[in-house]
Amino acid sequence: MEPTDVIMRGLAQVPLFAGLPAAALQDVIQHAISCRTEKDSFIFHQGDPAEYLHVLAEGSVKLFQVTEEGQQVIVRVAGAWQMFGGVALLDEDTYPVSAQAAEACQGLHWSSAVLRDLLQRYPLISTNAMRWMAEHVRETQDMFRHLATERVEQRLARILLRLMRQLGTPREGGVLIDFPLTRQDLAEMGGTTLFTASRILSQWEKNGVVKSGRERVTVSDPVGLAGIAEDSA
Amino acid sequence: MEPTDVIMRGLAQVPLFAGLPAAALQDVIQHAISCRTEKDSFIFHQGDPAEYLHVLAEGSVKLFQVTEEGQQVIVRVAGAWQMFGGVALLDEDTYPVSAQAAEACQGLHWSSAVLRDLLQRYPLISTNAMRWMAEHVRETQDMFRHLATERVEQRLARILLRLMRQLGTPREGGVLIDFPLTRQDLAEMGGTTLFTASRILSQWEKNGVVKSGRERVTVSDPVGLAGIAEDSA
DNA sequence: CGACGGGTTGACGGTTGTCAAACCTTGTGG
DNA sequence: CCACAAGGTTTGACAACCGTCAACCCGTCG
Repeated sequence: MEPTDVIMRGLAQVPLFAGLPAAALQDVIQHAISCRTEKDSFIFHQGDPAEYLHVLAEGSVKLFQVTEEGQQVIVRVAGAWQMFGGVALLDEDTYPVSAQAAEACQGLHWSSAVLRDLLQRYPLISTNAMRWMAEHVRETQDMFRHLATERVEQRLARILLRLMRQLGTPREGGVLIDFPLTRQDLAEMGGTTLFTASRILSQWEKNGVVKSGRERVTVSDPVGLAGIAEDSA
Repeated sequence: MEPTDVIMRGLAQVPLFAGLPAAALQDVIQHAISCRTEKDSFIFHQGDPAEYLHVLAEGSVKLFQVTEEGQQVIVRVAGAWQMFGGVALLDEDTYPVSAQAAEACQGLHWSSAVLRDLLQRYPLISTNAMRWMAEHVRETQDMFRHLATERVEQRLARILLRLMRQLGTPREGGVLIDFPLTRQDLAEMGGTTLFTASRILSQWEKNGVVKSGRERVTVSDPVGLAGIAEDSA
């Protein structure tokens, strides 16, 4: 299988390019820039002019904001064939978050200028972009609602369930979240602290809901975890 | 001044129609449906098929989600010449929030079908829509970050400052937030309870930062309030 | 008048943040 | 191959923030 073929299959899964005919996808690929990023280095910083839209072929990325006091808040995680930096579709805008490679990454990106051209030639991309952004608003609002109304344990349960769906790979005895996920990361996604996150994971481990080690979490009992997420008691 | 004239001036302020030539605006107005809504009645419900995009000419609207337990979370408030229900720009989607008139409203709306036609004829609208959605994502992420990292008092301060900018009208001795705003509403915007919100407003009133009565809040000392919002201590 | 809706205040306790200390794993360099 | 450093993790003690509930006040409206 040609590498271009792999890329085609991948890009076809990207919401922005969904439904494009093969010829158009070829065209899109022609204009892509390929790039590799080492673990822990930054792809872009919050506030930088939004020059490129990114799609990952391999690896994973953390998207976060930083508060005035330097505290991080992880807004999202992107894995293979997921898109980020969508603001680059607009002119003269800046990234609202920072993007840091959580693992070594291989990806594609397109410059703002190229995107403008693609948008003109394939109006479907424009529709797809709106749909993607709308979906994004919805997700962020849901996160806000959960943060506003639920307790830490429920929020962490939801986060693990989401990561499981997004980045999970089946293993004997559960689903591994294949992503370097520290307690600190979980805290920064859930609006809590390292210590509270650690305590909750310990308790879940006792109850057989998850198995967790250094930077890795395996969900042993997804149903049980869903129960915790919904628990109103 | 013709009423159409007022509407033109209003619509020109709506981000979705920004930059359109007068003729195009006329066209947009031609396709609008005018509508009046009584206080407290619903314009649409969360989960309804997104048929119409709305713009207010008068009045104000609360946009909120409801949790499984029936708790409300206010995501946004819209006033004159602000837009909501933007999901109607997409096909076959549903509203992610409910919209309820906080005051008697006069507004315009456009059906999904009409919008699709306008999008085709005026590509600028499509660009504007993306920009609007991107802005929306950014705001929601900021709200999330604040909720995740700040304490109730700071969050409420920020909310009042935002409402002040958005719906404030100068008065002797401060800026009145001209919107029926109960303590419960503030709680639902800030991810806290009626009681905590009430306590904090009482304290602020003692310190001369705000003046508040039944369903109304006046910010007497915006700088002081901004100080509270930023306060890291 | 009485009901109702919004607002205030107090008492209490639980969830969760803060900090200190120690443990364990991993990787590195002598 | 061992020693050490660095970073992730755990646990305990403690306190603060804030949610819960009850009681009451006040103004409005039918």
